[in-house]
Amino acid sequence: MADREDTLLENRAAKLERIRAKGLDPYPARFRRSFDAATATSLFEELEQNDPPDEKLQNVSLAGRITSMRTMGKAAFLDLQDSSGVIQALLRKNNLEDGFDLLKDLDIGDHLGVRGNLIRTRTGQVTIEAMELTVTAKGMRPLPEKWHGLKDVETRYRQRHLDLIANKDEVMPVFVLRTKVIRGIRRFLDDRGFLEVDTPILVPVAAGAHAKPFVTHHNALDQQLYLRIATELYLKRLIIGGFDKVYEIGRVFRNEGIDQDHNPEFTLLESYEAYADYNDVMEMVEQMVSTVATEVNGSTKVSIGDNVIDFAPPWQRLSLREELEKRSGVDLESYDDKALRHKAGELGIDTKVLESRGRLIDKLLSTFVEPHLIQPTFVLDYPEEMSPLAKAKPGAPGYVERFEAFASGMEIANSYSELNDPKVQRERFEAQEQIQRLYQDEEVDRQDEDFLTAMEYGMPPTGGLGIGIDRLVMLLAGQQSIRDVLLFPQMRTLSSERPDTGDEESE
RNA sequence: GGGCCGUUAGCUCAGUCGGCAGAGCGCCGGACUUUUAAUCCGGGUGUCGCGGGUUCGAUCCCCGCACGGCCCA
Repeated sequence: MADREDTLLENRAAKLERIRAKGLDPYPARFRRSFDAATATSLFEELEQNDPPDEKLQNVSLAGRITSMRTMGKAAFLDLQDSSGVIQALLRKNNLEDGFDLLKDLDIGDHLGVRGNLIRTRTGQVTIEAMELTVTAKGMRPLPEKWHGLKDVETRYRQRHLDLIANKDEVMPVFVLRTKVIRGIRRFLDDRGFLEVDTPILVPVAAGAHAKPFVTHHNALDQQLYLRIATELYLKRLIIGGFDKVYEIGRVFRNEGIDQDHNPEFTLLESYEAYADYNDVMEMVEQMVSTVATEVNGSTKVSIGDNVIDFAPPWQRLSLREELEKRSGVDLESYDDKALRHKAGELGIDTKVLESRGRLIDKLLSTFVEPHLIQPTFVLDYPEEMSPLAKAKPGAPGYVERFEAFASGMEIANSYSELNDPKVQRERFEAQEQIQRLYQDEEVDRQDEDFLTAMEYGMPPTGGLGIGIDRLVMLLAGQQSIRDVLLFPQMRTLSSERPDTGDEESE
């Protein structure tokens, strides 16, 4: 069946056939470039004064995607784009003779190779004057319009290649920055003597965080497996095994909703350092984030929304209990579980679903405290029931040595002095299972017997850390949605594309 | 899960208080040998997201659904 879009595709198909009819290969295996667009321009500017003309500027080959065509009869200007930038090509019938006819079969979006001489045009633009054209790949679909770009966010996320082409100047730098952030974190940790490791993604027990896992199945083992929700317990086993400083930057998977700062798979940094505690980790986080911010942005300051956030250390340190009381009027010590639920309800928290004390405190925190934490802030010392893997804080019964870091009203890091008493660890896991039974909460931490056994061999005092890389990149890139720092954010598959439905009209 | 908003040409968007569907860019044809969103002349290319309903008549009104966005939980 023919819809109107086919007219555009048919035009392109006809051009493709005409190219073939000329004896040209529209998809050649290779094309040797002398240099990329940016190098060509800078080299020309460096050598153009030479007399006689420098031979480095003569008979060069450049290539790129055609992003604009300005034709005027027996001459034409094309813009060729590559990842370095754009270079203009001048096509003149005098120079190309019969080859000039190829112009009729070129479209915006095609990849074109040009051999010729670098010149400066009458209006001063560095340009390659073409002596020979080579189609390097014919495009069969029209590109989004150049002036307004591609705005439809759904198309931008579903067809990121179009977003990158049409909105190159806005989109590419974000992903370049993302890579630089990760590279910077690696360098920072490597320089401090950390060892980067890889631990399993397919795991028999999804433990180490409060989250629902994705379930999968291994056929040969005939065993249910989960996609990891954290790397914590494996990394601690490496600490037990004698590596003193380890980290992993990897994807974790949490089976939960999608919104501006949640994607079901995301990149998590976790690090563990023997003989460190959460105070040491706090200093490391300040150093790491401010160092990386300076590397990628040239400054510890970044604008996001209406705020300017400054990652320069030291960051503010607040007690969770004091800050919660200040912002919501709730002093945790004055409320038992039942009273706390009642109080939370009064404060407008939805308590219809029966929630554990830990989750109630979490909700109070995210409602009353988090939104105020615009500048980088550490919130210290969490209630034990929210933190089954953290070590008790001496002199503060019921509290553990844990911090979370916030910036721009969003959690970016989580850290503890790691619990290393195997008996206490087992009790904490059992308390979590109790919570699960009582509240049918699928997002509690799970007991990992192998991990408990490992801890019984002795784990040194350890400071652990988790940082959501995507969120950190959001902050450093000034982006307000996690989808804008993920190349391919999770989207619902369109029904016409689902393999199990088919779009035949038969029933 | 709830509420609100969006879905119209390849892209960006108007529009019809229910009566043959519009613009710019792109595209097609023509002119043009240094352009810069080139310019000039001619051409509108469409299942108005999908399925029902109301109506003489629905892109518009009503109901449902899909996808997306924002807000809330």
